[in-house]
Amino acid sequence: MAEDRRVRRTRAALQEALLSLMAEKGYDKITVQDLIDRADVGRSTFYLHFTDKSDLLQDALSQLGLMLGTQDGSGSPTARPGPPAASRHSPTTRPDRRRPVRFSLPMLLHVQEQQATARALLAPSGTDAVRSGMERMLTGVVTEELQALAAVSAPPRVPLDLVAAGVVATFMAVLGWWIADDFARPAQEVDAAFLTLVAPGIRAAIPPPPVQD
Amino acid sequence: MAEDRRVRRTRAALQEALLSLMAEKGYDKITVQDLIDRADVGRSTFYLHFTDKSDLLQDALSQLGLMLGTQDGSGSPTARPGPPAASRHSPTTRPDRRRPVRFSLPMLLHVQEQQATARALLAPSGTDAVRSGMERMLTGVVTEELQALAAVSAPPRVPLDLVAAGVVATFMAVLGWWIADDFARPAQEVDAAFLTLVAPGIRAAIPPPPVQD
DNA sequence: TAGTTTCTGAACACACTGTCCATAACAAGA
DNA sequence: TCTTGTTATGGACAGTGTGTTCAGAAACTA
Repeated sequence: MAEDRRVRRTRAALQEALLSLMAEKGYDKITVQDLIDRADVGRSTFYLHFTDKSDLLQDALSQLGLMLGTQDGSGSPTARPGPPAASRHSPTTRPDRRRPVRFSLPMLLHVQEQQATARALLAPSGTDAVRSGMERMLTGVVTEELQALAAVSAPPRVPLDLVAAGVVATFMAVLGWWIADDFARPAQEVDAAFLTLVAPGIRAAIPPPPVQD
Repeated sequence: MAEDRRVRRTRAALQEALLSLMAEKGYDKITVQDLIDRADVGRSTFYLHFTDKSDLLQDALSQLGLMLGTQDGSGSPTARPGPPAASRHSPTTRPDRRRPVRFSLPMLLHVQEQQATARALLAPSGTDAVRSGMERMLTGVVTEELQALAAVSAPPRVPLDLVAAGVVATFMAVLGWWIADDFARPAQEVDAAFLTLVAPGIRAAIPPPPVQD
């Protein structure tokens, strides 16, 4: 069942080359030549495994569990390093106005665990593909949470998808700020700041039901 | 004082080619060959005026008044179409807790005036350069407003630059949502939604002074 | 060991970039 | 109108990167 060891080694070498090069020069400036030099594999070998530079990126991302519901789940059937817990929650927990979204702290902790990788992927030198993949994933999670909240609230004053977009955008901004700050503050403090910024707006956009027992 | 007419025509043709091609295929996929074909100028002519594809983009942006405080003001000494009024305001107006930021509506109106261009530049097919240029500009404006507010408030519970980053990110998200929605709703409504999302968070992050006459 | 799969290196056609230069087209003043 | 300086032109050029192909070497599986 285990794949050929050569295959595993080649793919791993290329993925590691990608990450280390991203940390050094940024995704855009990496060439296939750079990758195969760093990974020490033949040119044809690269194209035997990946169609593209971006194909390699997709693969690396899915292995890291940073892309989750994004596109088809091709890549990691076993999900090696495990995605953040927030994405697995069932909507069984009752929504709480005090804390209208719950994804943020687990997500921050997960990112913190992978500091080096996160820095390489999400730094300004990183590519759109990463950010937008992560945004898509977060939008799914947040939309779910907001729908649960809206289900027990008065009709939203702002379209739900717009609220979700705003929340996700703010989260990405907070995340970028944290990374740029070298993870200097504890995740809990960053999470609190995020909620301070975002929660009152959510409460205003999705107001409590008018009269309820 | 007027430049050589040939120069003006060449530059205008290239800029128009850039914008129309961006609307069609997205900035990244445009090649210099595409540009000179569309503009019908010689290859060497292009490099006589611009060092680069991105150089042309910078020039086009400054002509459009979309980049404002960004970098040096090289390009439009006369500022043809006029930047949004928000960037010109003196900090003479007293900050108002009810409406902690004022930049949004003028900015939305300005974007709406240039619908076609805005769509080409800010659509997902657009480039990072545009978005990040606009973000930088907005961050300056927002920071100024928040500082004015903080000057008459209790110490902020969240670092001011983080608040600014969050506000700008939300605004960009709202703007993207509006554009994707084909400007279907009036700017005033979009502005109201933006403020609903953002204002309560700002008030929470920058609380009123404890005891004041 | 034999048989299969994967890796390799080199060569190839192709696309895009930026530079260069001799010549042609143009603008503006005498 | 003629002259002078500036700008545009097309084509050729070297340089870099991409993605493909192929025959032989190497590594793996059983």
